[in-house]
Amino acid sequence: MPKVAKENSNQYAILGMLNHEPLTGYDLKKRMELTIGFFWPDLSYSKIYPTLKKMEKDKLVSMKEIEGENRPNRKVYSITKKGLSHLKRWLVRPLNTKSSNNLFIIMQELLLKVYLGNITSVEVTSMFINDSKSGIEQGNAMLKLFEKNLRNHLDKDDDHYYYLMTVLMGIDVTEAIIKWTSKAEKLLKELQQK
Amino acid sequence: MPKVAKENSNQYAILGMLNHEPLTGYDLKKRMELTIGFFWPDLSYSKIYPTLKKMEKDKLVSMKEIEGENRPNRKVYSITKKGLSHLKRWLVRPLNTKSSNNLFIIMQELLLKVYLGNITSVEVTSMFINDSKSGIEQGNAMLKLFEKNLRNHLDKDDDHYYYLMTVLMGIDVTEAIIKWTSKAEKLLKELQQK
DNA sequence: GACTACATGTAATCGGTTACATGATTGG
DNA sequence: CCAATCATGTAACCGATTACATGTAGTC
Repeated sequence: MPKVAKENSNQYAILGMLNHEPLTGYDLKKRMELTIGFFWPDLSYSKIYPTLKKMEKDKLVSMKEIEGENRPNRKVYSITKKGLSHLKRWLVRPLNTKSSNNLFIIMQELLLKVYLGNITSVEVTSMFINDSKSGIEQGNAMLKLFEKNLRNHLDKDDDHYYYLMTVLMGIDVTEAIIKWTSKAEKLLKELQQK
Repeated sequence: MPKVAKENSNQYAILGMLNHEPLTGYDLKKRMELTIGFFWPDLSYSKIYPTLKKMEKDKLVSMKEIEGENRPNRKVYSITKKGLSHLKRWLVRPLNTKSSNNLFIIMQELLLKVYLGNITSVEVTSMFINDSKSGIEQGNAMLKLFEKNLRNHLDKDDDHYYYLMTVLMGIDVTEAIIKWTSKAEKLLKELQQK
């Protein structure tokens, strides 16, 4: 299946990581798995190395080679000014929410933008969280309609038991996300008053 | 980004839909969006039509053409015996959980297998739910460790506020899923006693 | 008159996986 | 001694998007 809210979004994830600190392709992968791996799909080495090369060509990152004895040279990548402004432009762009109502894909993009929120501002992050909240609330309402219909026809077809299970998961997850938005808002206010 | 628990999983989603009723490519897309679209990424027409053609060549589906006046013929696809056994083999295969600890990708595959659970059995579905539950519980425990660490260092770096927000989302969502597993188990028991 | 829904598809391109290739160091 | 970790990469292939192509029927 399609994995991620497409369009080079992995490049933005990479730029976000490099904005925190310069890394080799190898370390980049490990770092991404550890920090955003629970919501962002892993990149393979065979994707990461060519991508970094391409990004270097596009001047989004710069590379410094460190000699290694008896092992391949470590190639340490840093974000460039151009790379940072490229990243910032993406970070403030509205979520790609109209193209699909897929919960998980929307969450992936939202969470990456939240993760990198300090690059933009409290205001921008807050706006994203609120926008997503209303989208998620709409999804929740629709799922509850499905639930009602399915419960009214449980006896007619065993399939409906299984459909209902997936719908219940959707309802529970959307409600968890709606509750989370309040927590996130609270943290943002705390940060603002620091 | 990568979207789905790969390896032709869209073929299984298609077979699952066609097992319920024969459909044209056009209707298949609509149906998938409506029923599994909230967790399963949408397929484009430019992917669906060639895929159906390939699946027909592989004898997983069969096609019947219905004449249309003043518009393209409707090509109605049905699942074949071979297609059904192909689907069943996949449905009982363990979740691809070791390759990554990505919450959303694991959920996609689990939900599709639950959605199509009536094709296998209550027992198989119950097993999948339980397996995922323990995986999700482990993820939840790890995220709680992250939370603790981040809260201890909130003052040191504003980034940590943003990281914490994503971790809190992970905790809330995993807990919602864990609670859901009990509801799902209850529904499965209800179905078993019918 | 403009837009949406119906209904099919192809070509070029981009995104991502799998398998392959190499070889040293560290920990059990 | 074996496995895992460090560290880079390429080639072939499969999966998916974007843009293009065509045309009718119904609704606002």
